[in-house]
Amino acid sequence: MKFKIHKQDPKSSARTGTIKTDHGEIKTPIFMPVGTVGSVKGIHQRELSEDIKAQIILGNTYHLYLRPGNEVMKQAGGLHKFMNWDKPILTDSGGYQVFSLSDRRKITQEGVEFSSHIDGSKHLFTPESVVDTERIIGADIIMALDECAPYPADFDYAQKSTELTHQWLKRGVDYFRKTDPLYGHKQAYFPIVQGSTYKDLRIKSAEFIASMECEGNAIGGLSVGESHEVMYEMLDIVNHVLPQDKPRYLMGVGTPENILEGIALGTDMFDCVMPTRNGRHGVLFTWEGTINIKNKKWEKDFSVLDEQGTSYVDSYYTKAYLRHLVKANERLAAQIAGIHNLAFYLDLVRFARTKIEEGTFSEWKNEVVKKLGRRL
RNA sequence: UCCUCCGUAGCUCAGCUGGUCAGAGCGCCUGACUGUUAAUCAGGAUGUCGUUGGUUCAAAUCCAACCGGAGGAG
Repeated sequence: MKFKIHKQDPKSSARTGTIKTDHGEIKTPIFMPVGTVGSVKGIHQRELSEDIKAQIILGNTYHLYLRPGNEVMKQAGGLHKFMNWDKPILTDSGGYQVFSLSDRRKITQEGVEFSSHIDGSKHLFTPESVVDTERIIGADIIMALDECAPYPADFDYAQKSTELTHQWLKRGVDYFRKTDPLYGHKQAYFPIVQGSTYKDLRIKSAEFIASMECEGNAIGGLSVGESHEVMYEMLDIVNHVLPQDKPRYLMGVGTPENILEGIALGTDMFDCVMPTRNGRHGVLFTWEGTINIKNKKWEKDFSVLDEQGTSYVDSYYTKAYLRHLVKANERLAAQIAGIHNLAFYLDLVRFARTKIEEGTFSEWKNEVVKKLGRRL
């Protein structure tokens, strides 16, 4: 993997760049659709590629390890072949599941013991075993096992948790460097900054993560309940410590506004379930603000879905029709809304790149953010 | 003509040994959702309990008549 910065915004930390992988280039800043179990929910790979123009998508190690499991994944020749997606893939390690499935796991120095949410069976994830599984899945970028601490976390807990994540990271990096990819393409290993909402911890963590000299770095443990102000503050602090010449990935974020602010603070990569999940639940993101298509006000609105939208669904379907589909609980609703929202997110970062290249990002961002937060 | 059963929220119904009995599910309206245990979750509105009388301190609940519906017997 290679990262090259093209242009730095004069008034913010925003920058454009290119990540080169063996499965093609990624233009940054980028948003990465989430495809947890080898599928971006409700979206065909063809739509993902042709309509949404996704450059890279996510998979999840915990979920793919449990199902279909490493045997199937290995025989399939890795996730790219299995799901027939030949562009880049990034896999999360299961660190988020340490947080979201906290009642089903036990953390030790060694790793995390999970009881499967599918059949209750017990499994041990260690920094090393996660690398093994991620080798088998074969993503271009693979994440280190971390603990995503809950919010709020008291200082003592946050400190111990961050230290544990660092110890795991050391082991994970060592193991990663001793092992080889399985399918002939290179893989990059990204460590993850933790530290909860404590500045000192965040700085120490970012310094430790930077010292590992990996090809890219991630910021985790944010957008777990803290205010946006705190999130931006932590992100700003961390991004000033993490190396300039490597991509920075803010995990799990966020709203369109979060992403633009994150870009302004020097972040290059984002992922979030929001466009797909909220889409399934009837929420559409647009340049003018957010639409809850279930609202009665759209019942007889036969205008197109989104006049400023660039995906084919935006002009192909009407608001009244999508409202009907959502209310009737039709699968097609999730597909249409998912395509629209993901295409919007990819448009959002594409515009951001253009504005950075033109040197007008900051002004543009401040104007756009005002509208993005509105409720239509 | 007679007999039986039924009439409670928009829908399907629970409550009917009289006193937190005005309820549920669905629908409707609204909100939440940030490295997906989530086509999920949460909240809200709505009723002259068929009608009219009666018994009682108190009736959706007991009695009578009537109206409407279903079934049965002739």
